[in-house]
Amino acid sequence: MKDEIKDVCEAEIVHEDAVERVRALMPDEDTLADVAELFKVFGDSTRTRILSALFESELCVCDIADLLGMTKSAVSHQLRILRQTKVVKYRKQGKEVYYSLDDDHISRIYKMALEHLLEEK
Amino acid sequence: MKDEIKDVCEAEIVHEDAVERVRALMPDEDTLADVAELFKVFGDSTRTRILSALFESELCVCDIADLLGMTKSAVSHQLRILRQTKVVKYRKQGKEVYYSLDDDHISRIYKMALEHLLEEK
DNA sequence: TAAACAGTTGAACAGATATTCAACCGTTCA
DNA sequence: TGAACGGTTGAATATCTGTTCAACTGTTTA
Repeated sequence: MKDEIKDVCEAEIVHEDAVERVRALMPDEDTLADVAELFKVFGDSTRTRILSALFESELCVCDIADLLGMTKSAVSHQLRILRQTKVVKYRKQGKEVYYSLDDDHISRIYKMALEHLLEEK
Repeated sequence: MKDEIKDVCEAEIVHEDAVERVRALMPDEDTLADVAELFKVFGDSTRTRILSALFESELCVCDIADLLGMTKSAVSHQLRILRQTKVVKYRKQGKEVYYSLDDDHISRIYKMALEHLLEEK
């Protein structure tokens, strides 16, 4: 209260040995930011619903909108995010655009989380 | 423009066969919401940094705050979220509270995402 | 007892984000 | 050609979320 001491703990207080050991083992800031960014893409129920649908079959935007009971616009906005993060790929055929899962790793991470949740009832 | 047609596609337009097949295969709404909720927890770089630290060692709040260069308050708020979602557990010892990873599945999902990112350089 | 410290908490603020709405582009088909 | 349709996009809005700040609890120790 009297001086400018920050609310983080100072060197003499923390368990310096443990902290330094962990600091050396942790992945760098950028990698962890990427991990967070990847998970953020899955961290929205609209997107997970889209992914769970594409997990089963290739679909056009109208199909997905119907399946989710949402507007094409809302779906398209989310598909843009999934496109940008290379989670889905697409092909155009006439007026329609067909979407499907891009990466196999992605499917595995998704399946793993699903199994984890189903396991704990 | 002239009548109240919603922006979702109607039955005759969509690929009804594919849509119905996928609808039957998709997990229910609640499960998918849980999946999204689980991923959302990892979808923040502060929380992934905390997890990557706890992945290596049990630590007290001060340790984590020092490691991340953040205030104890900010860290504590995030730890509350990780506690509520059963991602971390804690034990009290005197004035200090020691946190560690709760679930083994969680570690595996985290590791999997990390490997996925490191693989694609 | 009181001071010091580890940690938590609620309110407030700022930045991020999902959906809506309207306008738009490109393709098909009459 | 132009109407109809699938799909995209930008702006606006409402909601959510992370950090800060200040106040607080509980434990240790002098």
